[in-house]
Amino acid sequence: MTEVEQADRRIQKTLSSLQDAFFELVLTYSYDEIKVSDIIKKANVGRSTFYQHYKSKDDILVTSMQGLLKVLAESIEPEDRRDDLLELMEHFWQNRQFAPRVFAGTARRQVIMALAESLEIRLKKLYKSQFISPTIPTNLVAHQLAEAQMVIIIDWLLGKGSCSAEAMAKHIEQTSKAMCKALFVNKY
Amino acid sequence: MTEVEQADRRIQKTLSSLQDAFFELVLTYSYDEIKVSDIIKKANVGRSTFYQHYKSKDDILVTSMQGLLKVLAESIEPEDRRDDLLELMEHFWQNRQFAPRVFAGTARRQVIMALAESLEIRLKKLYKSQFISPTIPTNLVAHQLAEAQMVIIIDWLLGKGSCSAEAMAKHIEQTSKAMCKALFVNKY
DNA sequence: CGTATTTTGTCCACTTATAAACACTTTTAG
DNA sequence: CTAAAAGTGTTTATAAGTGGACAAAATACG
Repeated sequence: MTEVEQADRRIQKTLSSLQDAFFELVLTYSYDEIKVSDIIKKANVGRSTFYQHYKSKDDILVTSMQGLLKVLAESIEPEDRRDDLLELMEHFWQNRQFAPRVFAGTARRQVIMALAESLEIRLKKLYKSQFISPTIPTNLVAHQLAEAQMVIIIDWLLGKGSCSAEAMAKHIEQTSKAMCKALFVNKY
Repeated sequence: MTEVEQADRRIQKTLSSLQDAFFELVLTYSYDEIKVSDIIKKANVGRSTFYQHYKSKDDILVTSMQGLLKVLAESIEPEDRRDDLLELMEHFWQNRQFAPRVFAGTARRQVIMALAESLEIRLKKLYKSQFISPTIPTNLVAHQLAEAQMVIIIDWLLGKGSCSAEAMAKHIEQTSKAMCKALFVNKY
């Protein structure tokens, strides 16, 4: 019930300018060859304005994917997330044109690390709620999960093996939850 | 050769937002029913921002037409302006859809007064260059000229009589210069 | 290899845009 | 006719965007 703080109109404009510019650039150039200078030039904002909102080029990438990664991270929780996952997979599939440019170079690692971070938070919550202390460090497990989730999605998007978005959603739901349950096997 | 002062990037964005919003509104609504509030809402800028750039709704109208009116005002000068006038008439004709909404209500008067003001400046220069002092007050003559120029253009745009843009350009060139020469008839 | 060039990230003083509050006028409706 | 609503235009303190300068890091290249 927290009052949602409306961002200043200028911030909204600046952020959408930057996001739009970034997406447009990714349509044409690979992530690695895009410079911050290109983004601010296309967005028509000052350099200092960019750094007021993002730490780096990686940051704008990760930030713009955070909504998507959240869905993946939540899939380890006991609740049913099939609908969200299906929607996500369909979105990925529709925008698979981006995949070669986004998941080729350094961006791949950035995205996975961001996902791992998001997963780690949720893992810790799960441990807490189950009154269990982890035997393997949580950050390692989070990274493992993140790689497992992303690698198959990336392979799928790059056309290394074809199946439906439904199948992918179901597979990720099942494997994620299974891996996670295994962590708490002692509990039972 | 004066260094052209580049406006701040924010000003450019704000002005084009406001101009764009204004034009879009004129496409749908008549000038008189458009509120300042509508313009700033569509442009997505704050109220105080609007008034930082324009005195009123009339001001944004007149400002956005000033480039066009300049061509008309200059047509009283001895120099050949046929090309500029032709271009202007073709522009008017292409955008004649605006005419009923722009030249119907109070806007008509605003535009004519702005044109008169522009004409008055040029008239005074002409008097000065000819070493003649006006017998009829310059503002009256300017208003007369403005009405003469605009009324035929408006009638034309509203479809009250049809002819080519070329014919209109030629007619305005001739009549404007003729009226103006008549002011200096004693000189010869 | 090293040096030249590009790009990054940070800083600053300054300008602009902002929301909110306000008195005022015009329009709308009851 | 008159109360309410909508719109205008101004004023404030504050937050955001600006360019320019800069050192440091990354990259290109001879």
